[in-house]
Amino acid sequence: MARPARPDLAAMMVPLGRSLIAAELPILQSHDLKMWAYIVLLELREEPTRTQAALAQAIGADKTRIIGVLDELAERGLIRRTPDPQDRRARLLAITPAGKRLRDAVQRDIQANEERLLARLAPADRRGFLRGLQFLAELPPEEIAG
Amino acid sequence: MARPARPDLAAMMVPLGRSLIAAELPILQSHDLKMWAYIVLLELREEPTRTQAALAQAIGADKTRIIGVLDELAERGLIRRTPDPQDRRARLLAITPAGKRLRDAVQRDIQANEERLLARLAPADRRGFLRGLQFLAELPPEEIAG
DNA sequence: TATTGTTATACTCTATAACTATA
DNA sequence: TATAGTTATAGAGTATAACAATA
Repeated sequence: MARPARPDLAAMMVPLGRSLIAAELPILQSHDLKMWAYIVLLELREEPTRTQAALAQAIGADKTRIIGVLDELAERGLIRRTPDPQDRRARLLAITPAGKRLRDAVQRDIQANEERLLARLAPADRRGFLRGLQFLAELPPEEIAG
Repeated sequence: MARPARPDLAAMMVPLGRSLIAAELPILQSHDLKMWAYIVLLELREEPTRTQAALAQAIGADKTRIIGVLDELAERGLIRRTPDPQDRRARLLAITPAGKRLRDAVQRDIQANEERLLARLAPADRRGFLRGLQFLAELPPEEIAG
């Protein structure tokens, strides 16, 4: 068989993803935020989440893994975690104004660095890259497995 | 701050990469190949590698991590691992014809599934996506960190 | 009895340190 | 003494199992 026209997608995507994470870490650190904490703040963007288990599932984490993260975020006043009066087993999770400000500041820095990279692509490639990536990233995993 | 126009690149790339790996696993399994073994076979595509440490570095692994992988590949006759006559501390690594056949068969299956996904993109997006991804994946990590 | 959140435990992956053999 | 490879050990991250509170 001749050499394939391109490497496997995962072979390109995984190391690149790792490098992008490495680029995020110093930014997160400068805001004293762990990666999982940032992911939680992003997920709480839209509306309050009803249970911790739902939040964990939404971000692809185990429910036991985010407990410490939520502890620290709540302690710093970046989220509110209140028992649901309707069902006092559950905790209502919501981001606070301070949490929003921090989240947005971090994301601005992260995307500023990413824009620096994307600027090196030809405009048509940049557009296609982002459109393709967004489309594929929104596919459910089982559709990717085939 | 308004909602950003797009998610962070890593936030799209990392889960997508995970899904793509999940899609590879059953294919690898059907050929009785571990992920690291496949990565090694891919890296030995071009020319023999002079040392195990160099191979490990090339694929982003620790040198202690690939020893068992090389053991099994050699035992199955998919690679040759011979002491360098010039420096008998080092091991010359090369893929065998059987290794090439297996590697190519696996890659065919993997890329066939990927083509199924890429086919869902508009032609211009598909082209831009692949060109952008290939360009960014070839950047050295320190250039991505900025 | 079932579910939410929590704590305690075990497992997997990976890196670090110590060892053998060659140089 | 320095290096390639190997083996043994330790660490980080993650998942599994058991538990307390509430329904």
